[in-house]
Amino acid sequence: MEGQKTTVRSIADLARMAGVSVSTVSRALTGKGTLNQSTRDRIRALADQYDFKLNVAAQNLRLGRTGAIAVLLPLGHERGQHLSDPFFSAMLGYLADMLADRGYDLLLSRVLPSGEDWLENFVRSGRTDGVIVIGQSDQGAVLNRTAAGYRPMVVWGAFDATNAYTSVGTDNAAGGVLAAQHLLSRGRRHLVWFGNPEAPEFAARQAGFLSALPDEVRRNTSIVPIPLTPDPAFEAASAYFAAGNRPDGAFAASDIVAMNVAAAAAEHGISVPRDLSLIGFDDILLARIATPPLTTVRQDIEAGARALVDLLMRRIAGEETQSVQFPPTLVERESA
Amino acid sequence: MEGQKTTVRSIADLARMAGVSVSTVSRALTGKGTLNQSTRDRIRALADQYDFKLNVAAQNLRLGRTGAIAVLLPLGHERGQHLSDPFFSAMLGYLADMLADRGYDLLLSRVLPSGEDWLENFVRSGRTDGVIVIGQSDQGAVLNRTAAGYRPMVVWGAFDATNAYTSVGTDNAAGGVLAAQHLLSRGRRHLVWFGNPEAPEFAARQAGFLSALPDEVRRNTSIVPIPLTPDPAFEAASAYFAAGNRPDGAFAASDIVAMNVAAAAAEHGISVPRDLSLIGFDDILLARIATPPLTTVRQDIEAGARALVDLLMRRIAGEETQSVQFPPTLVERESA
DNA sequence: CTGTTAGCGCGTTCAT
DNA sequence: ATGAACGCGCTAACAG
Repeated sequence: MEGQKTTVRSIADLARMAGVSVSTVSRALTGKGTLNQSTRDRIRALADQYDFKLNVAAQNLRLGRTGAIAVLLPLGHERGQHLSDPFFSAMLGYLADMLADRGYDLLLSRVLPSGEDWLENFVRSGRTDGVIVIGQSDQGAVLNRTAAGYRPMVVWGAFDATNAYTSVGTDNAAGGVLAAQHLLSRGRRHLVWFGNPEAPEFAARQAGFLSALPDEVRRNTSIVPIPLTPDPAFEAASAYFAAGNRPDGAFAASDIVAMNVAAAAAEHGISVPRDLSLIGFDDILLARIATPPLTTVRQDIEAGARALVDLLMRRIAGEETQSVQFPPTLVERESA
Repeated sequence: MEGQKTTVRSIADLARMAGVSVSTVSRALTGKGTLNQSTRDRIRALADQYDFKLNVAAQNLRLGRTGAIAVLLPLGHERGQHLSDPFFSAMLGYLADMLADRGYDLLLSRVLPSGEDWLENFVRSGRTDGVIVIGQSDQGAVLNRTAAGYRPMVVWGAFDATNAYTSVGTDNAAGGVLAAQHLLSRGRRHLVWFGNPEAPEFAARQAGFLSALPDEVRRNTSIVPIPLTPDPAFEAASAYFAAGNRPDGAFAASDIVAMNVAAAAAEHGISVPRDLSLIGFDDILLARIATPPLTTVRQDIEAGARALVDLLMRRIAGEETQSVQFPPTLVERESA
């Protein structure tokens, strides 16, 4: 029967019990400074025995940091939008793990960009030691302005040499080229691009796609705007087919857009891939179990997350950093 | 030209500039205590002008709280497992919003349950003011033990009167009954249940399903274990059909499982819903754009998230709370 | 209505 | 190798 009536609330308690000073306990538990090995062991054993953990809030206050990294999801308009895309949740999962490995908490914040300085307000509030912004949305100007005065920030999104901030992302244009080449190699000539070109990532995918098309094909290629929100997305795709359009090849801005297109096509008796070759973008987990399994341009989410965290840590440490871009790959399944 | 050379770092700075004491500034900014209205306005204006925000870490240290709520996702085995299910990301999105509304940060933590006291260790570390556990997984015993000594905890999962903790969840058994009735009404008699019965939520769905079947049908109903991880899930479903099994009605433990089943069926030339009526569970956003659109048992995720947060707040305030259970509804689409 | 003061729990000089 | 003392930024008595 271990008598554990005493509850240890602070290093002062522990110091009293161990018959040493608070600073000795601090040194023992943090591992900093020099200390007699046996003293250190003894104090650590005592801490274990009483299940004592250093108070992170006090530690952070003293060290002038917060111990947290914010992951910001700027939502164009509607709530739930981004997180509803499996791509973002996968990214979030990796970030959570990798930040935890570095000893940081992940603060999840979904922000409705309001006005021009929501980001500046956030970073100035000092609630976190750094910020990872997922997706530029239509907030390029805001990001550039904030980056001018705030170092510990990295952004997931399209590369642009003129950006003032460090970004990590897939070479979206190259992905568009892959999609175009594949559709052409399948003999498709009457093409269509589905997506929302207002997001820079999507715009680059579209530009790459168009650039790889022969002139006569490109002239015949239509651009169909698809909103990012679930219901309107399906309706937009459906309306396109309802209007009698019958392309034979389609490139969608994301796998989710592609699945909306596939569902709308099925509704109009159009068979994928027989009547319509369909290519997505992302290679989310679901792409493989979609019906039919989706041919798609793959982004390496894990590598992206790792780069985001690495670069952020280096910026926090005061280093300069370069934006990086990963090459996408084509994953051939059955939809195209 | 506003000269904003001065940078305000603490209420002491602001107090000096305003010619008042720190406590007056504190009262002005927190809104607590009594204060002359004009003094309050003047200080607030000054704070705005210099973009000053109270230091949350210091505030929390002083108040003996952390200002954060942890959302824990116990992962059976594999990393990425839970977050890969859109059901969980939807839940997470709602929780993030609702906790933010209450002034709490959301600390995301994916934990690999190790040993028997990972939860106790976490709550004792004092890193958060409360814990929301998403899914009981196989950790019922751990939850019960922790609940005995830790109040601010709520759990998303199956209701069980013998649990020591407060849970919020869907009436899974009732959902199973809905699925059974629908399959029977479609004239299906050769049934199968797909899922992982080790999770209590899934077990309840299965039990409800079986309970609503006439004896002669139930005798013919098989249970096919489907792992929670993506690739093995598809392989398990595929192996089932490869073995020559040809049921005419199926109830899947979740929409994601259902989509795996649909993909595996398609691979074996089985048409949904012609040859096989398929019902899922959850009604994730993707259910509507699956091919064919998924008939499914709907859980109200938003209501669930709201209840989790409400109950947690009340437990933090010291109130006693009752577990709640939401009735599911059947959403009829095309797969069954 | 406002100011003074004493900590919240910790890390870190500066002594010894 | 260890201890004493100070302060990170804030809130809450307690005075006045």
